[in-house]
Amino acid sequence: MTKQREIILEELRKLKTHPTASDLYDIVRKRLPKISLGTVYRNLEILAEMGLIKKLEIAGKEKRWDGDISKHYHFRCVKCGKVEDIFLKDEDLEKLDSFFKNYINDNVKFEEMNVEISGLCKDCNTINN
Amino acid sequence: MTKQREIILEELRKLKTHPTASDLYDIVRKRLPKISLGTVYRNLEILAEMGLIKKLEIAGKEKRWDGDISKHYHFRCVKCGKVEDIFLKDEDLEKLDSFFKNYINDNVKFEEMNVEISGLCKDCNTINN
DNA sequence: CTATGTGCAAACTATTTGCCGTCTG
DNA sequence: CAGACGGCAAATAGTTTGCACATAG
Repeated sequence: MTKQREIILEELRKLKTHPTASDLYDIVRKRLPKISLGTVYRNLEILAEMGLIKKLEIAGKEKRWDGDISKHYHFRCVKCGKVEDIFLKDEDLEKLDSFFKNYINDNVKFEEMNVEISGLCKDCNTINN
Repeated sequence: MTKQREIILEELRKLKTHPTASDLYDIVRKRLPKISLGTVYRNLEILAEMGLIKKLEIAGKEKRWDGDISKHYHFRCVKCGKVEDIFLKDEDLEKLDSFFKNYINDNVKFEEMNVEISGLCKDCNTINN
C-alpha cells in the first residue's frame, strides 16, 4: 500500500460523486503534485480488485468509481452525466431481485444485479424547459 | 435517405444482437464495400435522432445500437459484453415504474427509465466454473 | 442546382502499456 | 535486495471531424 494508492482511496471515499479517473487525478494531484494519470488508472483497478472500491458498470464513455461498496443503485443523467445514488430499503431490494429473477433465470445465470436508471436530472430538466 | 443510410437501417433491424458501430460496419460492407466507418457512425446518430433506431445507454466502452424501438430492457454480460433483451409483461412494466418512482421523484425528474441488469451470461458462467 | 451526405484521413478522448528508475517490505 | 510500483511518454481503441468531391431531391 503505497502513499499514492492510499491517497487515491482516501480521496475517493470522501466523495459522494462518482468520479472518473481524471476527476480523481485532479483531486489527488493537489496532495501529490507529481502523480501521473497512469498511476491513478492502475491503482483504481487494483483497489477494485481488492474489493475496497467499486468500478461502476455504468453507461457513458468514461468509467466511474465509487468509494461506497455497500449495495446501492444509480441514477445517471443522460445529459450531464452526473451519477446519483439510489439506496433501496432492504425489503425493496429483495422485491426487485425476485422480480427480475422471473425474467432472467431461463436465459442467464447471474452473480450480481446492477440496475441503472437513466433520465434527466433535476438541473438538466429545468434548463430544458 | 441515402443508399448507405437505408442499408444500415435495414441490416440493424435484421439483428437481434445489439451491435457496435464497427460490428455493423463489417456487415454493411458486404453490401457496400466502399462505405466508410465514419459514415456508419454518422448515420447511426442520425437514425437515432429520427427515432428509427435506439442508441443504447449501456455500460461498456463501445456504444451499442438497437433496431427494435419497442419498450424493453437489457441484460449485459460483464465478461463478454453480450447484450440480451428482457421484455417485461405490461403489468410488470407498470409495477417497476412505480417501484422506482418512489425513490426517484424527490431527487430527479425523469423522462425515461432504462434498467440495465448486468452479470454473467450462461456461457461465461459455465466457462467460469 | 444546392443542400446534404460520403470517403478518406487526420484529430481527439479515454485508457493502457513498456520502459526504466525508485521505493517498500 | 527482489519484486512491486511509479512517472513518463508512446501506443491503442473507439469515435469524431474537416475537407473536397458526389448525390438526392
